[in-house]
Amino acid sequence: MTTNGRDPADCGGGGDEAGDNGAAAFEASLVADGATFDARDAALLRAVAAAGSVSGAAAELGRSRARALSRLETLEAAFGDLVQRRRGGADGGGSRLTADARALLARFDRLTAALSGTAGAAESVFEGRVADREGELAVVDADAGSVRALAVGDPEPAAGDPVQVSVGADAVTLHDPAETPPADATSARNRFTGVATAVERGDAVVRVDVDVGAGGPLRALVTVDSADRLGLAAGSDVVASFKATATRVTAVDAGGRRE
Amino acid sequence: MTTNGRDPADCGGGGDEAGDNGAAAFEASLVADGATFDARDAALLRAVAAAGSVSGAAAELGRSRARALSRLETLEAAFGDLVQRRRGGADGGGSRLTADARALLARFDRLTAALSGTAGAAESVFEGRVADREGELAVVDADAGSVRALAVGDPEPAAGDPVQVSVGADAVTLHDPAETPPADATSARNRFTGVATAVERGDAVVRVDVDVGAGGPLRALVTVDSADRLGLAAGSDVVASFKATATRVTAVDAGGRRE
DNA sequence: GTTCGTTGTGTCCATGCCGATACAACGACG
DNA sequence: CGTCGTTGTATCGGCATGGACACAACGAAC
Repeated sequence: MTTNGRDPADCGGGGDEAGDNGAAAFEASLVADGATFDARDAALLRAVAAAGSVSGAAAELGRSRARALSRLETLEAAFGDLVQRRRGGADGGGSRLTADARALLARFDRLTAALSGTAGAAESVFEGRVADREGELAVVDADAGSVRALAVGDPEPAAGDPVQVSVGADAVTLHDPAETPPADATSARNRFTGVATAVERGDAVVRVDVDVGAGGPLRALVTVDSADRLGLAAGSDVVASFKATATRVTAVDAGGRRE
Repeated sequence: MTTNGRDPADCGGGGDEAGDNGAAAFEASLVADGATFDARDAALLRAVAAAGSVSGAAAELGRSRARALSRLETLEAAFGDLVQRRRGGADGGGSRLTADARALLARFDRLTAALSGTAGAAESVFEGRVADREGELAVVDADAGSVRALAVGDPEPAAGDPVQVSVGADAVTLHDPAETPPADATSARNRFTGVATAVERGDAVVRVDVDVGAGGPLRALVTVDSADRLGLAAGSDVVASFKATATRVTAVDAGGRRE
């Protein structure tokens, strides 16, 4: 699935870098026992459900019935029975989805929706160096201050390494500065005081850029209702917070070997 | 990239449904002008940076040098100059990455890390019906109460439709019940009072299941530090919250046509 | 028993992608 | 000028994937 860097509910554009380096996209899949269930398979299952037969589904999709049946067999070897098939014509034959198939489709839809949200979310990028490592957690010294972030994956940055910390706008929570809870009372450990510089209202969501003293703005996505309750406008003082678990650290050394 | 439903920093397993329906996976890519930059392209650029030449990079990767050069030309037509090449041998020839290439790689790495986090995060699924729509926002009546969630994508559920609301554990914030901020003071609008039923400590993160009165637990991922500050243990009363913008709504009618 | 339209199985063919190979040109170095 | 190892360009062959087609078997409905 391709997004244009703009989830319908999100603000424009992917990365922060100068120049146009394309829209974020992904292909979602579920993998089991060497078989990969992808969007094409999901379309086949949906068509089977709608048409009531593999034959009708293949025709609807412009696909080979023989290949469709073969593909179903491969998927069923890995994921269990997906399509209950009965031979016979007129009203005697046909196919219907099993409960497992519906569950698989629902899970695939949720995965796709979640990945679409992630790919389409405006990201904020903190650049800095790793000051400390605690297991998967890294403390990164950035221009805006210290950022606690998850450093998982390969290669794992070590202390001193230059890194980028990325957080999606949908993971950033905004607070009224006068009523921000004490640090002990919540698990959202990264918090920055700043000024809202851009407040862009959509149908149901508001895109906010918060100047937190770093090179680029920290971007947040909040509902219209939340923005109203916070009295958000350009120039408003706000406190922006996000959980360390909602961030990701990546090394910036392009030459590093990734296996 | 395939995950086993278990981000190194996250708790076990993907969906909530019974039965094993595989690990969430994805292929990340960046798309511009009809060209798609994917993991294989990223590997090529990294190898070029490491080897200092397209020739050496192709050999290192077991790939055709002719194809590699052709692929670079295709990518450069869409993304701009990526590799500065100079003919000549011994010390006269070779290739190096441009600044645009490094920026592209960094963005691809952040996208991959973010998608990996999403794919690997333990999800909580609320099942219910759409009570109200406000643009991209849906209010869903679920067992645990009313949930405000983003309903983007196709098809968009309408009022009355049965849906699932999915939220990743990395987006769920836990609060001390005694010090939870008033609803007006924060943009995290979904909040549920519950009891921590499972607290599983990892190196740097803690996986918490919170019983909020729905069928399944609401899962949260917090840092060890945050868990300590909250005094988290099985049996603790907590307040769990997440932003509407961090959720996604999907229709559950498997037969629905998706175009 | 016949009809209808399905499933099940097997085979053939086309297409796209990628690795391999070859030749020419280049340019720093000795 | 020769060497070395790179880039640039062109072509060939193999492999995997997927559509097409054919035939047999099936089973509800009439």
